[in-house]
Amino acid sequence: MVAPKKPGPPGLSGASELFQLLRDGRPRTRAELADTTGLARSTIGLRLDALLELGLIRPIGEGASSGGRPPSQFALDPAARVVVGADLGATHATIAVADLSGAILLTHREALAIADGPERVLTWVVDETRSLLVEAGRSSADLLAVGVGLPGPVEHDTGRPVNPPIMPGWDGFDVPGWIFDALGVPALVDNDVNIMAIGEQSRSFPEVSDLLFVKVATGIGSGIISGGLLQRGAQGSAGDIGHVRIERGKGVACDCGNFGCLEAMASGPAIARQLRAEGADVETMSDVIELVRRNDLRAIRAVRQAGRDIGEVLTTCVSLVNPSVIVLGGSVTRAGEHLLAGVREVVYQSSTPLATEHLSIVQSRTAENAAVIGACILALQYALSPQAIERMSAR
Amino acid sequence: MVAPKKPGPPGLSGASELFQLLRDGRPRTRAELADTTGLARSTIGLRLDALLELGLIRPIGEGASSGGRPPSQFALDPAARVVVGADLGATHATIAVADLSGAILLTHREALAIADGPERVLTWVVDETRSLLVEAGRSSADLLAVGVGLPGPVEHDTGRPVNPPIMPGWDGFDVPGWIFDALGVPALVDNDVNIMAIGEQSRSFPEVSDLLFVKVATGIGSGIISGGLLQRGAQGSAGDIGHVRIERGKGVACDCGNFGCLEAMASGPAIARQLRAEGADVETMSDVIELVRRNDLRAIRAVRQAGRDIGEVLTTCVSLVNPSVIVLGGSVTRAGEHLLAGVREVVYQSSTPLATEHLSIVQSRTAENAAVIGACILALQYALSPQAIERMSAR
DNA sequence: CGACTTGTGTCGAATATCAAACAAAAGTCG
DNA sequence: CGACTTTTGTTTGATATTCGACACAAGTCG
Repeated sequence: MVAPKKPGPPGLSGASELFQLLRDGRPRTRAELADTTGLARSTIGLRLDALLELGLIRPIGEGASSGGRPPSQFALDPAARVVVGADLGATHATIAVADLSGAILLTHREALAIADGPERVLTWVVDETRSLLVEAGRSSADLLAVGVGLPGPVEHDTGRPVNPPIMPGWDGFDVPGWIFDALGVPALVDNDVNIMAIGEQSRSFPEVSDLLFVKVATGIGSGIISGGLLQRGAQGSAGDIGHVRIERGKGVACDCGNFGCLEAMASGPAIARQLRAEGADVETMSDVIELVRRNDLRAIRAVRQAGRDIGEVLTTCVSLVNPSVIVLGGSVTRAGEHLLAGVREVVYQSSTPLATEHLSIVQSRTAENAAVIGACILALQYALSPQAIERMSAR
Repeated sequence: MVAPKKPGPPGLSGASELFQLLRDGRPRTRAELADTTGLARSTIGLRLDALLELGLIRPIGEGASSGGRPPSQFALDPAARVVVGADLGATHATIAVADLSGAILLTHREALAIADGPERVLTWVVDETRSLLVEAGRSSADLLAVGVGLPGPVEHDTGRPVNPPIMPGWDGFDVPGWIFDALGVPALVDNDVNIMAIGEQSRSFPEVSDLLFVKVATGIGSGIISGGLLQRGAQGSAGDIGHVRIERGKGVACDCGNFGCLEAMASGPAIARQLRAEGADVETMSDVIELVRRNDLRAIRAVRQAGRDIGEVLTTCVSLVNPSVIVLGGSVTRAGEHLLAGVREVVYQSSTPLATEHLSIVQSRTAENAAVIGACILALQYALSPQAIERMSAR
């Protein structure tokens, strides 16, 4: 069906719908836009004027002529506004300014303990936001929204942490409210693994709509993107695979109070502990990675076994959510391909052919940046939504 | 925010948006509708006229007067049109006519082998549809859409089965195309477990947006509703938990060619097989259920163990999708509470507190009807979608 | 029983979109 | 080098839709 002559209904609210088409940054001519939207060329002209007025789009030279007058093209102006994304980890925090295309303009990373409590940590976020904006030569009026990733469960709708184990003082804290009071822009808050999933998907797999991101670091968690949407679950704790029991874990105690959790066997600290028990001189995961780099067989074996353990859980995940890509990220993945090899070994062997036929399991390509990128994308998703654009143009 | 004076943008295309509000069947007054949509009362009047014209809604007496003229109320007219839902199992088929509220008007169940191939089975569907319509006193013009559930993986977007193991001749068959040619209405096709999940959610848990439906019968599968949406995954095989390995299954061969699958240990045939091996005189799952009803300890123990096995897998599922309800259905659940008890035992013990705090695990209340109901709901979801209403009113 | 309150239908005004006509730009061809 | 072609960009009147206000209807309350 090519639009059956669209008779009666006038059309859509404002310029927001047109803008959604241009969000991808690809330049388009007016004719193209009229064609895809079904609107009259004249209407397109008016809408484009409104968007140009707002500064959200800009003319991009001319297109190729096909025998007549060459068309002028328009595209999202990435530099029109900015968003800020903050990844607040247990001991370190990263903050970044991104343009409307999601490209990171500036980053800043610093030691900062989440346990210092929301006021101090968020004050740092606000201060850094202000100074990054100055550094980027932007006024605070250019800031559209802030995305925040926290190392614990978050109720995304309200932006409040829910019983976070390692974030004393944060339980139920109104993060968006606090940030709005300080910066005057909305804040979107989510679990750190979820924003990494968003970051990885937007940066490395924009065409993939079913992706599972697994973070293996001090803890183990995952973010699920299914049908193009991040899945959060009833309490926002979807993807929490760290405390699933695995076979090999029998009898091993986990910090959570249970026994045999994946996290107690395959997380960074767990791998280090196991190697220590075997007599290796390792303190942290960094030491383990160092050993692996030096081709220490014992360390390689331990990492690979951790991969198998994770694979055991991922096998069920693959059957359940049927993703087309699994991305492994987190500090432990810096130990080279060994973790990945362990995961693949188990997943490809155990899962059903239908689910694994088109499944690829890869290492995170964005590495440490996945989280901040995801935080920025989260902010952008909100700030460039039809409703938000509508509000901007209604002003 | 209570709608900040909606200044410029005119509004929406047609009456379809108003209709979405009325889909729930609750009667509403014009004032209520104007209030929730933000449209002018006069506009509401016009829209209602259009919907009344189409026959989709009807006036429902008067509301309570609050001191002045009593308002007239309008609600969805469930009897305006009908949909048909068909649940095609391995050996039996059920078909039903439902009104727009999703209430089943007529049902018909018959022995029918899916292995007879698509032409014969779908011919039966079409013939039964026609005769049920006659029996219900409806013309075929009243039929809006058909929903179909099939016992195997289906690519929902195209309605074609994908490598179904027990459906010879169906691979890649264009089910919606065939039905459209015969009946002139669109058909929506999905996996049987998925439609059971939809049916259960719509009938028993309309307020729950994160629900996991687990069918335990000849096979074991699940349907995931997350964020109110059915999750289908990259290839449409999401929820396929039958071939996840469980601990107890070590060494037990499964039909799928692998070892230790959940289905090989906890499905109906598997339970019967295990009891036979212990010397019990059981042939089918029905025999097992009979034994359980007579309080045979061995049978009860077997069923409960199956519950534990399923629970082992569901523990991971709970961590992954964080549902607020798990519903158990399928023939094996007719063995009373024992299966449920086994599932609960394991899930509540192993999962993280955050995920289980608000989790209830219950037995299917719609029993055998979940599937046909789901098929009807699937058809309704399509037939009452804004686009479909738009098309109806554009005619 | 009358004043008041609340809901319903109609009408003109404002707005927005459409379609088509019109003007402009740039390349092609003789 | 100029006329033609092709496509783009803009303007204009027609159409449709929504809004707000007003008049009327149908109850309640004193």
